[in-house]
Amino acid sequence: MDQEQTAAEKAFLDQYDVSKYERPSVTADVIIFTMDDDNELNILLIKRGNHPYKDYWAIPGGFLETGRESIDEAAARELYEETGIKADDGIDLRQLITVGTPDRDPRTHVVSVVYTALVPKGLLQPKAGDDAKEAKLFKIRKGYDENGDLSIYFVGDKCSLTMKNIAFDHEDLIVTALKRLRGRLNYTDDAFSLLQDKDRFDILELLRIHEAILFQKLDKPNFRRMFMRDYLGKHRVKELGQYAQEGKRKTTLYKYLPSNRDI
Amino acid sequence: MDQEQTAAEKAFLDQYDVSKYERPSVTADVIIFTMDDDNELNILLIKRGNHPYKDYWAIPGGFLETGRESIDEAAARELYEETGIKADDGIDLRQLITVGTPDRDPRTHVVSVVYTALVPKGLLQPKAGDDAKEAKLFKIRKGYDENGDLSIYFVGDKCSLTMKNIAFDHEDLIVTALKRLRGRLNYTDDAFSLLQDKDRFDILELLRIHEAILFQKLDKPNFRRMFMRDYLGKHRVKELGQYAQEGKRKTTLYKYLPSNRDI
DNA sequence: ATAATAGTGTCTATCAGACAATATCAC
DNA sequence: GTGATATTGTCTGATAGACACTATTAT
Repeated sequence: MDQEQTAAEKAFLDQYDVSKYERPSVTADVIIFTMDDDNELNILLIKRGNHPYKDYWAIPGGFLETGRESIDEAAARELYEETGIKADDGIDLRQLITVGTPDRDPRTHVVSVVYTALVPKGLLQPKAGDDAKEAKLFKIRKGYDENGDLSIYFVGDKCSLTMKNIAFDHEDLIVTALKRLRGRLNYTDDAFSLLQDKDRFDILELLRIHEAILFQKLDKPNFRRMFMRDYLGKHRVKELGQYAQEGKRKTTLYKYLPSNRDI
Repeated sequence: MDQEQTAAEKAFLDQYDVSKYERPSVTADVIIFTMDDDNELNILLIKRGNHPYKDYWAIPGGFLETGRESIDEAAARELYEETGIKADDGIDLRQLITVGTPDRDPRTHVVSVVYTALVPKGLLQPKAGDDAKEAKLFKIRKGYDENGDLSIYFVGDKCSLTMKNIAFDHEDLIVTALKRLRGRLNYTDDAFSLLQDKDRFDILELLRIHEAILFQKLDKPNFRRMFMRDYLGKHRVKELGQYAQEGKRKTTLYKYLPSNRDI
């Protein structure tokens, strides 16, 4: 793979004209999911202050700083700028899809690399009213559209959004992200990334996350057995012993053990 | 979402300076897999005629024609240019990953959107010696590197490649593609895309494809039962009756029924 | 006849889901 | 005690994998 630079190659590179091809703009966009106190799945959206799609809601995103950062770093920077959360310590930031039809942004040809971020419950306090833009958490709810087809909508503190309020093609991207999250649930550790504290949680909290992602109730005894078999039995989590959380009866708490399986 | 263009928005767009941000180059690269007559998994590689990485082998790829095509269309065009195969009729062309570290190409910052293409057995006749470049099919074999770790290598008609002969970061991309292919095997119809004729195949041919992807032998009776349960039982394939293929004893042939499940 | 391959049968261990029953603790 | 929640138990049908066995046909 590594190669020394020959004289011929050096000459070639020196005469190479980087402006030969017209280039598209490239952005990193981040779909940020988290859990709220009602144990519902939430998404962070930004109200656009400028055209195009002024006053529509969009997922956070920004242009790649060409030559200075990778596309993954751009996504991490975008997450940090919008939420103050550093993408290192255990935040799950993962590529979802790249979209690039010429007309998806009226300004110019924009190629967007879209990421999904799973932020632990309680960590996200979106700083509202950043002058030009407004960031807000919305509950994701399942519903039915005018055709009776399954769809989703967003419920915020004082307002409720339908897909008609969403900028660009971000509607499709969010739906894709939700499907992928649901599909990955059974063979990844995604759900753990949404726990308030990965080092101290009980089975019920993990079950609430699964329910929120699947939009359906699950059977507690069966979920417990799955947990024992797939996680405790395979040493993916460690038992911490029984503890009582304030106002609740005591429960067995667990600690998540990160593993370097690749999926 | 659609929106009518207001006067204010029009004014904004007119004064918008598209050259405000420096832009990276964007390429669509395609990892092309197919099956050969030995029922082994093959990959199409191109010998580079120019710097950088002159004389190294690479996956086919090319620059996005900004403003004129989507990134998916660029990938389809690239597949067509290298192989003469149109991406419509049943060729499985799917996004794998997008990479964009600033220094992965010495010329300039290149963001590559990488696709995986599954080409039916027998369709691929790479047109060798296109002056500047040479295209060739390589068998993908499993092996062990100098550290004893699991790795892969490529066996061509007259030459054999190790990962040391591969340009850019294409080594990692190919490994990622193989892992994904393996992971998807049980819950997608990927294997059908590699059949010589999706409308006329027997169970053994499908089994050979699974074996090639997994790099391991499978039990025929168990595979048959899986096929009956998961495909025939769920009407994903249709039974055509028993036929004898030349020199072989007669077998039940099946036809694949495309479905629009999304994964 | 023989060898190869198509196809059937069987056994076991595991697993998902439904649901009953018991245990523990806050109030 | 009462009610809510944690935990254990039981049953059924589906599933994966190992492997023995029979049926058919090219040679």
